[in-house]
Amino acid sequence: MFREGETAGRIYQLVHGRVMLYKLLPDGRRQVVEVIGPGGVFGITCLPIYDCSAETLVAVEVIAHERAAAEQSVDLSRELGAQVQAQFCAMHDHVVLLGRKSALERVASFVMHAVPGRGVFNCPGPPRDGGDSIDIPIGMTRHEIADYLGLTLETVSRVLSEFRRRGIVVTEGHDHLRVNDICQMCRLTGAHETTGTRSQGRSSETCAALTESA
Amino acid sequence: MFREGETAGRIYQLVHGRVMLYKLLPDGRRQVVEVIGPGGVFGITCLPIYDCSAETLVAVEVIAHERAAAEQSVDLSRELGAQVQAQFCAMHDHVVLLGRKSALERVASFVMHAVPGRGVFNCPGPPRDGGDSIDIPIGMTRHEIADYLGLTLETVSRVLSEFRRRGIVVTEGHDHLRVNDICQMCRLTGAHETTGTRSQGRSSETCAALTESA
DNA sequence: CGGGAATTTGACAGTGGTCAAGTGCCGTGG
DNA sequence: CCACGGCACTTGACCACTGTCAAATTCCCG
Repeated sequence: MFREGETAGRIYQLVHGRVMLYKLLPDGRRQVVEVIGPGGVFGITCLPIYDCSAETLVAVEVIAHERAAAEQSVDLSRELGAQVQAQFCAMHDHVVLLGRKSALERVASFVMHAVPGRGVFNCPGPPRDGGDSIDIPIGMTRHEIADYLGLTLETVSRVLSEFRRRGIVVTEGHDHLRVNDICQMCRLTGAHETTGTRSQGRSSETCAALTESA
Repeated sequence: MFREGETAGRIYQLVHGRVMLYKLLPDGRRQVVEVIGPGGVFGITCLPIYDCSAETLVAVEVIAHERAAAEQSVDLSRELGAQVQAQFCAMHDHVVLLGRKSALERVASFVMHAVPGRGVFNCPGPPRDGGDSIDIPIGMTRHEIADYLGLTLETVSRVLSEFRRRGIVVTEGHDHLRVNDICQMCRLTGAHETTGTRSQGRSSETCAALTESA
């Protein structure tokens, strides 16, 4: 949709679909800095140029606001502001993932975030009534996932295979997962106590819950 | 100043000093998600509770805004909004650092960001007139730096020793660095072409320049 | 001039990256 | 409807970088 360095004329708000924001290092290394879902805002920058590139992951519907207008309108800036707060928190979580989590924890976190009624990390108890498995359309290639999680595509593939081996997930084609044991997956994210103490309560991955629900 | 999980009643704006925002995983791993300088805003969250803890690095002076008030006032939300944009970009840069840079590049980036007239990564030519060395007060322990850069304190220490060995920096006590070859340091950040092609121009670490200057 | 904490340094191990084959999925064309 | 080709993915072997654990050493402060 736009590239890092282009004149930043517009701010976009996503209605449908998913968009990925990424930055490149001069030697070609790529880091996906955000994956935007419905409601999300992108094109935000403090300079006259975009600080990262935006690419669609699927067909999308967006609302484009002229940057100047967005900063004028009170209503608009209020709405965008609320959204930005959510993304701010989501990014904090992602920084923790990149800085401190193992490959296994990163992929587990990624899968948990893709769960439809997802992100609500104060685990709403055991799975949802019964042990239903949950179907997840991934919608990103291994390469994109790797660049999002700060890994290589080989490592992502290996971890998914490990989940498969443990019976936590089942693959259905390359971009569909079926999660059999959501609780186990949740535990592997590293974001929750696994030791005896029960109902400890507070989760650090707080805001993720609101990122796409707003 | 406040802890992750506490009721988020206020938004703070820093006047003097430096504040560090961090999150903890249940097993004790810590990740510093932002280091806020003068002008910076913190306490932003999309939930009724803070999503991370805030701790001062030095004595600070802050302006505290009631959260409700900040969202009402047009002027205030406009000012904070501008600041948030800058921090948004800075965080994008930091995500790239955490996801894709080597230990050496991370520490080099950290040092460059600490340079007074810093962050301006479109290298304003060679050093500043002559080869003056630049003095940098670090103001963080190795442990804090490590938790910011997603490394261990030993690795940070080793990299700084390596810089010393190469003659790029000189240590003056534990929290003062003298950078002799700022250009070399800049090159080691990984954010710039090192191959022949001259004045390529565009840097990806764009917004860092404005983070603290605003 | 001590005492304790922060830092440095060393030895070693493990996670994840790199390189190189395989294998499977899917769309195209026969 | 089936064969083919290409790309995405998986798997394996190996290795480098960074983490871990354990001393030394330095610095800072009383």
